[in-house]
Amino acid sequence: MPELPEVETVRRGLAPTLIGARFAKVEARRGDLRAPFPPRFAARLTGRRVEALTRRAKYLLVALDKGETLVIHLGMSGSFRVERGDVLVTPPFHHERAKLAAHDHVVFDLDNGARVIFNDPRRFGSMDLVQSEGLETRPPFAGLGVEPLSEDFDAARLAADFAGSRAPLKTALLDQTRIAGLGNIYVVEALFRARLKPTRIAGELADAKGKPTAAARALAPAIREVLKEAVAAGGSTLRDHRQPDGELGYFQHSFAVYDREGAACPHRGCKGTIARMVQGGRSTFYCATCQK
DNA sequence: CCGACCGCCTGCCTGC
DNA sequence: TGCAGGCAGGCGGTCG
Repeated sequence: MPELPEVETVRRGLAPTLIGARFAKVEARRGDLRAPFPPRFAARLTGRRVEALTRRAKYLLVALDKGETLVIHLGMSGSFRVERGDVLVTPPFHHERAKLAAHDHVVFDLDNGARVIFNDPRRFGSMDLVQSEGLETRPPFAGLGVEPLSEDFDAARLAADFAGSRAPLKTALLDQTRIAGLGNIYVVEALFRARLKPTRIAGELADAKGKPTAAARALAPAIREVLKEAVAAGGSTLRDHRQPDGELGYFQHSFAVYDREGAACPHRGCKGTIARMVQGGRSTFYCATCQK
């Protein structure tokens, strides 16, 4: 499920199948997801070869020959699975295959014999086919914030980006124009690790001169660590399932506070209990005792 | 400009 | 057992 680590996991899982392959046949089983597919979507993809598969924020970028890029967003419930010949490669948690297939919206048949299927029950995902050139200067990429796992991201950058903001930290961290790729879960987890209250004012990460405060110096590495560990966990799950019954787009990961209302705070020595509150309509989990 | 809120969809879990 | 209601990892548009 798709925040940065999950999208990265999907990217790594699909790369060996997709890169270098050609779309022999593409079938869009409906005209839209969250937004309509572009005109002649399937026809324009047919015959194209995949040159690269990258990620920006929560978007997958499938670079094709002839200068176009397939831009994919998984939304809330989008996932991919791969089938090869007679062997079904199906996530183990999907027991009812017929039910699952009801939401198979786009099917890519590759010239290497693999079939890549995009499934998205809620249809909050999106697919677009755009010119590769200048991609980053156009929506939705123009204005996206820093990649938190890149070298450009550190406490100084975080402080500079948040300076002057009156928004709560939780809200600011979800803003993709500031930091790209965080979603509700990893924001909540990173704030817990940094022992920062989600309601703290984002601007407090910078001092009067715009330099990082202690809070910024705690939060920046916490964000990176949470994401790195999640990517590593996704990767290991994929390794376990490299063979025919592999899975893509899902991995098991345990969270310290997300969805753990009422549990004991896992911070050593803290006697607190995990609480839940709503910020901007979304659940925030935190320890009121040790997050300040 | 900024931040809060709403809608988009379906599935699943809870409580009555 | 059925059903209503609440909730879910996303984003973009509108409104104040």
